[in-house]
Amino acid sequence: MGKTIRDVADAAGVSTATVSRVLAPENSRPVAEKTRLRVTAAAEKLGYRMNYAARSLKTQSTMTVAVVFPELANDFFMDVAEGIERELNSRGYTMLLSSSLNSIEEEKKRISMLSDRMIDGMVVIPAGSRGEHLQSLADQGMPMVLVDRIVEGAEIDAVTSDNEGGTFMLTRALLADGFKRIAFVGGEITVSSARERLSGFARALAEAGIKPDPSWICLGGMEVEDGYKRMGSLLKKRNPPEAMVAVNLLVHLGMERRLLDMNGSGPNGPRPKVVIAGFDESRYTPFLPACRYSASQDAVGMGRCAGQRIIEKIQEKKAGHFEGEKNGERIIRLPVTISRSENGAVSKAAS
Amino acid sequence: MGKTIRDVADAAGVSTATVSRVLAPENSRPVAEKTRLRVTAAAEKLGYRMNYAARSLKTQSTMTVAVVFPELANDFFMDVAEGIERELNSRGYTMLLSSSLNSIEEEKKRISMLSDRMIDGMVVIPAGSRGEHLQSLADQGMPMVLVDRIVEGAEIDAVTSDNEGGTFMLTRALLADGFKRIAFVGGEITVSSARERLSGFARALAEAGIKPDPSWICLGGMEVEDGYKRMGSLLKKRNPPEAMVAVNLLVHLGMERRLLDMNGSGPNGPRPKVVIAGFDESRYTPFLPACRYSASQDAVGMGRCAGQRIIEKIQEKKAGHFEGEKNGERIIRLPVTISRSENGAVSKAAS
DNA sequence: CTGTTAGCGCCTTCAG
DNA sequence: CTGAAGGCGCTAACAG
Repeated sequence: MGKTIRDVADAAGVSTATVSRVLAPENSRPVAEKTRLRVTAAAEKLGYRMNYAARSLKTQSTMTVAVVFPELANDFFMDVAEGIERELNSRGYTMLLSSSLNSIEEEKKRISMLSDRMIDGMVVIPAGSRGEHLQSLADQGMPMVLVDRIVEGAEIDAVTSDNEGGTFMLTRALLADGFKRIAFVGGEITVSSARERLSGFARALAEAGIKPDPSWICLGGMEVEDGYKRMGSLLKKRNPPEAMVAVNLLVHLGMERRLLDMNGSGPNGPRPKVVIAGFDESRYTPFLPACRYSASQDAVGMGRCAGQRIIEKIQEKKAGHFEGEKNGERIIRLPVTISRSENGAVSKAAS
Repeated sequence: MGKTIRDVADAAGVSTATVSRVLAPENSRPVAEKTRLRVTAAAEKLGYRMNYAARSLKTQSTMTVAVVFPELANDFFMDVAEGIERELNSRGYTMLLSSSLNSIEEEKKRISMLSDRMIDGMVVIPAGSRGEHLQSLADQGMPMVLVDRIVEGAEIDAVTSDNEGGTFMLTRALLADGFKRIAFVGGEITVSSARERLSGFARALAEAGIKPDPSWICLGGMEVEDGYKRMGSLLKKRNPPEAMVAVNLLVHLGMERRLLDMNGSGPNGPRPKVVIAGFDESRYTPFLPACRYSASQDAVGMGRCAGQRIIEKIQEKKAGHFEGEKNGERIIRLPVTISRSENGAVSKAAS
């Protein structure tokens, strides 16, 4: 097996307590400089590596934060993960990443598995719209931060985007371009971000004195195929909309694919004249032919922010500030950037 | 603090050893059915949760596998991660995911941090082309599997794709379409996958009796901007190529963007007539106007495969099969699928 | 089949 | 400033 603190102690001619004190400067008494040097030298020479399992057993802390996302293969989530990881890493924490497979049942399982692993805290993008299971964990003292989606049945700090404002601006941009017949191709009304986006859309129309045709507000799934279907039925209508707001990138993508398929001439050919303003963007946005505006979230920033918050909470907990205060959850909303997408996107504005 | 095995033992009127035996059926002696029931009932009633740090300290195993990728926000990598996670999870393992930020220095740091965490094994997509640091960890007995890229200076099992064959087919498809003037917009020659792809390209040309113009083989960076630049200079040549093979999706994307920018008319306008065959694909591939063929890797499959391999190795190690055998690394290559991308991709063929 | 016992490697009072 | 000693929660011999 590997070297232990005992070996280092012997090699340095000191006690294990002293070694521990130089290796874990956190809550330890001072050590004489020359002793410290002897110890570090001995550790170096022996190639000593700390056994974190043992330390964790003693300190009840693992310096590990679990992250649970609905899926991994998703640009937005991964940018968030990247932000979290960077933040955690810079503070000596490690990230445990797990997918809930878009299932709330699976989310429960993963969360309980992970909390047994003695993680110090948890960051989750909820798979569903309810969060009693999250709340109960938080009540037991698990530091927790939500990202992107806010759930019912839980009062937990969260960091998300200005979904309402972003969609408002998106819609207003279409209105400013003269479009009046605008549809909303939207998501699950149970998902907070989708709900907020719908509400931004409605506010912009209201402000312009337009009452939306109810059949143009298409709620439901938020995957590629949902956008695909919706685009089909919208365009089949007697008097179809001339512009549409897409609730997210997947739906947007599905809509564009439908347009592609509506005439057999491939990405270069002509197609129905519809303009789309979509929430979220990616490197591929400039290639989406119908896309006129897009709203981009600062996903990495959200991740960093969530990383900071979770570390703060972990440290508050260690410091003994019991977190039962419950003065309501604190929701941080990051601004969203709108850009006009005409051959590579230039003009921008923040929400 | 939480309940311990001791509490359960007392509540059930048995010893801690018995409790341990019902909770860790792995290497344990049998327990009478009614005793087992008493124990599980007591554990249930007390809300007992196992302390894994303690178990790990004892068993020297954490049921955790670390995964180190060059970056997280990358479709291909995340599909691989998804595959790994599924496989690990189904066997009771947990995944620790970390990014090396595309830096070999950072990779070294992360790897040594992680190996201190008493992980049972490690899956890595190397950031660089050399793997001495990986080899030395493997030599110390760390089960390890590489994915996607094979490195110099290490003999470690790996799972990757048929890069050579895929690019061969891609190029041959262009040739079959009558193109003769074909360029290769390629990657770092130090990265094994890029090298293999170049070699598949060369073989296809050779087979057709065409000797490639050396100035049409553009090596170097593998990011979006690299493709962008290369497309520019290729088209500026006196007698430019009429078709190109892109080494990966990022380069491909950059090439397409350059085409987009070469005429101010946006994604709908006309553009130079060049056809691209690109390695890798994504949901966005159908929107790339110049894309004629794409090769898709089974990323999730690669992940699953790597997950299986690492678990096997972990178990071999536990079973005492010391892994110094060194009968050369075993490289598993998954086939690649070529598809013709004309308005949504249909025809396919496996390598 | 079950209980007793001795640590796994580290941290942390309590003495010195 | 440093050493000795106990124990975190669990498992794995070894007895019974």
